[in-house]
Amino acid sequence: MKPGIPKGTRDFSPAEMIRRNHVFDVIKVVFRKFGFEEIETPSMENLSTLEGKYGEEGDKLLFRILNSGPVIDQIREKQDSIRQSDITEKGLRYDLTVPFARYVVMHQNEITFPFRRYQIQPVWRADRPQKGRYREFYQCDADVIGSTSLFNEVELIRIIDEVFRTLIIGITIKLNNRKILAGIAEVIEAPDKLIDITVALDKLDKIGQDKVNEELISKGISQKAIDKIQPLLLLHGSNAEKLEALKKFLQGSQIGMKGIEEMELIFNILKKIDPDFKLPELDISLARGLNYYTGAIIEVKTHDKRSSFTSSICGGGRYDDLTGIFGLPNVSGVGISFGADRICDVLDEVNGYPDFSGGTTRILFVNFGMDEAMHCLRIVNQLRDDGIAAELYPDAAKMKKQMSYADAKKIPYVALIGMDEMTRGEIAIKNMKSGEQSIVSLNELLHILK
RNA sequence: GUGAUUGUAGCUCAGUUGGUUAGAGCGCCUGAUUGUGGUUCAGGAGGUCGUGGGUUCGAGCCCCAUCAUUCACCCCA
Repeated sequence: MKPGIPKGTRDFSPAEMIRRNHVFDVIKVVFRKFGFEEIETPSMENLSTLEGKYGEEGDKLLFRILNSGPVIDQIREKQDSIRQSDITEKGLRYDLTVPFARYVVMHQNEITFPFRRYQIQPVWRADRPQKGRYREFYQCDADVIGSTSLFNEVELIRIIDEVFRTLIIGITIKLNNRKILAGIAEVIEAPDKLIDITVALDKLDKIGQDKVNEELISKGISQKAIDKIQPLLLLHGSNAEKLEALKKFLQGSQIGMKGIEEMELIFNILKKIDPDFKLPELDISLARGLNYYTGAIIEVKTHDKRSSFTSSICGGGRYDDLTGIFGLPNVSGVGISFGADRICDVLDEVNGYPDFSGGTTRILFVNFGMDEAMHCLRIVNQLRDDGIAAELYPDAAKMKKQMSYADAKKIPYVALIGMDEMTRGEIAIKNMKSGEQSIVSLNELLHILK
C-alpha cells in the first residue's frame, strides 16, 4: 500500500526538529523565568468537557474519537436507536485552555493559587488546512488562574515581548477588552448581538467599513444601531485618542467604562515599569471568536515585511468563569497561547533561525573491522562519559562511504584508528572543515572536542 | 461546509495543435582513488505520467468521475 499521513498533519525530520526545538526552548525559558510551572493533560478529553466551549463553529471542528467495542457492528443493525454517546464520547483537545480549566477544578485542593502554569502540547482541529493552518499543531500556553489583578495581563504582555525579541521577530501586539465590546452592544441597544457585532468588527481591516455594515444588516441589527456604531468604525489615531473617543461613546455603559478603565491601567503599568516599552495597540476590531473571554483580549501579528503571514501567531485573553462550567465558580484566569507552528513558518520565511549547521554528533569513528571497532568503542564510551556526542560507524564499509556519511551528517571530526594507530595507542583525527589531519592522544582529543 | 488550483523520477520542474522509445537539474549508486568526505571526470539505476473510465487509428496532453495537494472564504494558533 501507498504510505501517507492524514490531511493537515506533518512529519518533522531532524533538520526541522532542530528549528522547532529552538522555538520551543525560547518560549519555555521565558515562561520559566516568569515563574510558570509546567503541566501536561491528555490528548483526548471527554466530549462533555470540550463541547459548547468554542462556539458553534468550534464544535464542528472537534475531532471525535470513535468508541472502541462492538458499537460499529451494532450501528449496522439498528441505526434508529443510536445515540451520539454510543458512538463517540471522547474528542481530541481543541486547545489547552479548556483542558486546563478542567484540570484546575479536578486538582483544586492540591493547587496553590494564584497558579501560574505553562503547557506545551499539540492540539487538533478538523479544519480544512491552508497556509499556516494545520489539523495538528502545537500551542504553548501560559495562564495565571485565581487572580483578577491586571498585573497578570501586564506580565503576559511582557512575556510576549520577550519571546519575540529573543526570536528576533518584529511584532505588533493588539489589545482589546470584551467589556468594551459589551458596552458597545449595550449603547446601541443590541446586547444579544454581541457575538455578531464582534465578529463583524473583526473583519474591519480585511473587508472595510461598507462590507462590515452589510454584514451587520444581514445579522438582523437595526439600521438605527448601525448608524450609531459608525463613529467606532472610523476610530483612529493613538491609543489615547481612541480611548477618549470611546469614553464619549460608552458614557452610558457601566461595563463599557470598566473595560476602558482596565485598558488604561494596563497601559499605565506597562509605561511605568519601562518607559521605552512599545505599548500594545488598542484595536476594537479585535474580537477573538472564543466565547469564554470576558476581559482583555490579546492578539499578536508579525509586521516583518518579508513575511506573508497575516494570521495571528499568538493570542489570548481573560476568562472570568471558565472553571464555573466544571463546578468551581468565581475563579478568574488570564492566559496567552503561542502558535509554535506559525512562528516556525514565519522564521522560515524571514530566514530568522540561528545557524544550526553543526551536526549533533561531534566525532565519528571510522570502522576498519572487528578488532579496530572494539578498540574505538572503548574510546567512544570515554568521550560519551565526558558528555561528548560520539559514534562509531556500524559497518566496516568502504572509507569513502564512511567519510560521506560524516559529511552528510555535518560531523566536524572523524577519527581514524587502524591497526597502526591501535598498536601505537594513537588517534588520527581529521578536521572535516579544514581537511587537516593530525595524530593525537586521548587526552588531547578530549581537549579538542570540549 | 463553499469556491478555485495543481498532480510527470527520491526532490524541483520541462514536455509544442494529441503523433515513434517521456526529458532536465539536483540527489542516489558505481568507478577514476583497496586508508580519506566536500571539488572534478566517466558511467549507471530509477516513471503503472495520482487512480478509474471515456473520446481517438493514436492520450502525459482532450472529456467525465474519483482521490490527493495547495490556496481563498467561514473560522482560527
